[in-house]
Amino acid sequence: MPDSAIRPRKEFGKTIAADITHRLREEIIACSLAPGEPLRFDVLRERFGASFTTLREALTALAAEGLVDAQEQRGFRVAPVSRQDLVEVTDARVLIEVELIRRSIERGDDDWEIAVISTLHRLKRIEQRDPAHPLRDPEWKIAHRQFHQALVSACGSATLLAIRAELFDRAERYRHLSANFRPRPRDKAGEHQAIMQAAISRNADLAVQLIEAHIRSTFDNVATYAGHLLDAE
Amino acid sequence: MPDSAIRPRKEFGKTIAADITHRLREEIIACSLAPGEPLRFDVLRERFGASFTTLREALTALAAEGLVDAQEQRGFRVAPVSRQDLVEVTDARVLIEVELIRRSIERGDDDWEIAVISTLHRLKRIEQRDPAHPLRDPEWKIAHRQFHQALVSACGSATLLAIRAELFDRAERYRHLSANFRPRPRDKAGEHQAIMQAAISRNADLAVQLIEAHIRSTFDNVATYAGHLLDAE
DNA sequence: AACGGTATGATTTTCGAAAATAACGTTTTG
DNA sequence: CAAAACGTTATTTTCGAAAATCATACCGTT
Repeated sequence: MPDSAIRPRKEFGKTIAADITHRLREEIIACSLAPGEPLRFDVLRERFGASFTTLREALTALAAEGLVDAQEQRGFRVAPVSRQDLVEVTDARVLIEVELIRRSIERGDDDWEIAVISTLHRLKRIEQRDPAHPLRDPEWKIAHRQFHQALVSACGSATLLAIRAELFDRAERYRHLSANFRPRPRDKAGEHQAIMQAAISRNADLAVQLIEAHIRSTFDNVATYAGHLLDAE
Repeated sequence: MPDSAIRPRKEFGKTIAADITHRLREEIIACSLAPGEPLRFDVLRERFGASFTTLREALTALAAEGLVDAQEQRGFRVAPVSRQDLVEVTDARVLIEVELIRRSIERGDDDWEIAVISTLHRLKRIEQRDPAHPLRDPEWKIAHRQFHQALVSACGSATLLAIRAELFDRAERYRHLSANFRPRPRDKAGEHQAIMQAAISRNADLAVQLIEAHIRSTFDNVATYAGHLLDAE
């Protein structure tokens, strides 16, 4: 089909605004738009090829997610980072993710087990291929996200899953922040494997303990290697 | 003399979009915009006196809060209600509010105690004045919200407070839904008093137990008196 | 009558101009 | 000289027209 040769400006069935929201979110999480950076319409218009109002809609949506900071009558900027915010995000993630893991282990069926195992498998494959800088690899990022998503997917609450997803995004931005300064990525492969095994064997207490350690070690990592960025602002 | 000469169209320093967002949120929570009702731009334009794009921005923000349902290319509608959604909201509220009460009791200082006591006092005053239909009284609603807000305000996490506030709004919509069918409002005054006393005396376990019962009794109430509305859609 | 395609009207979505507001540098005043 | 008042520029915010998309009714064919 030669349709794909003429690349459509946006995905079928989606609005431009939703598309821009998605692209902006990615760039903010990846820190290619730096924390605190002002988001001026002239610049965004150039970069994303959309009009004022469409951009405005996207920025408003991201403001509700906590990735953008809306200053009324004075425009938007990328949400700033801070030690306090990192503490809060870590803390909230532990509270919610721990609960969702418990529920998923309680309620997960065969499909859930298959999803957990297969997403981990894909993640490990990608890590074997290029173990150097996982966060630079978009495929690794997607696979990593999908593994953690799969773990909690059987919890039964779309509401809590949506909240969890927002917190995950905010945390991922901090991971990117520290990735540029970290000498070598810590060994997450072993942690992921252990979490998977605990989950599949329905050992809720162990899984919860491992997940909490996993999340908190991200905090330690960021605080160690990007601490200077957190207090500077 | 036209109103516009005296009353400004919007609060000072706020954008029209933010103002419309606020007004729309109120109407959705109060169910004066019914759950599931389509939100057509022509109608909204008439009702709120704003243009397409300004309304669009407001609706996008509310969609992120879970009060509006965005159907791409097919407009917006008030988020539908369902038994499942009510269960999830109740459940998530218990999880988060319980934790925040604990933290507030742990960390709350004199100002926190004063805020809890004074917001409860105002709430009781309003209830004495008109004990008939509290949910119909905007002042009661504000006072009620502020009391519950005060209880958790010392938790130390703006992130979790924002999540809590969204869940509170979504729950309040269900309260309004059942209020029209409930013969007499249950006695909340006693419950609030007991929660306050437990909090101020730093009895975390008791406060947590009372808050959970308080939240869950809202669920029971809605399920009893508005159950027919939840399954109809 | 059932089905598929097409024209028509209704509705949403996007755009760039225009209005409103803030930011900044300059002048004026105490 | 500091600080207020003004004017100018930069930027955001709002608007309504125009384009894109969806829903529906109509028509011809099988």
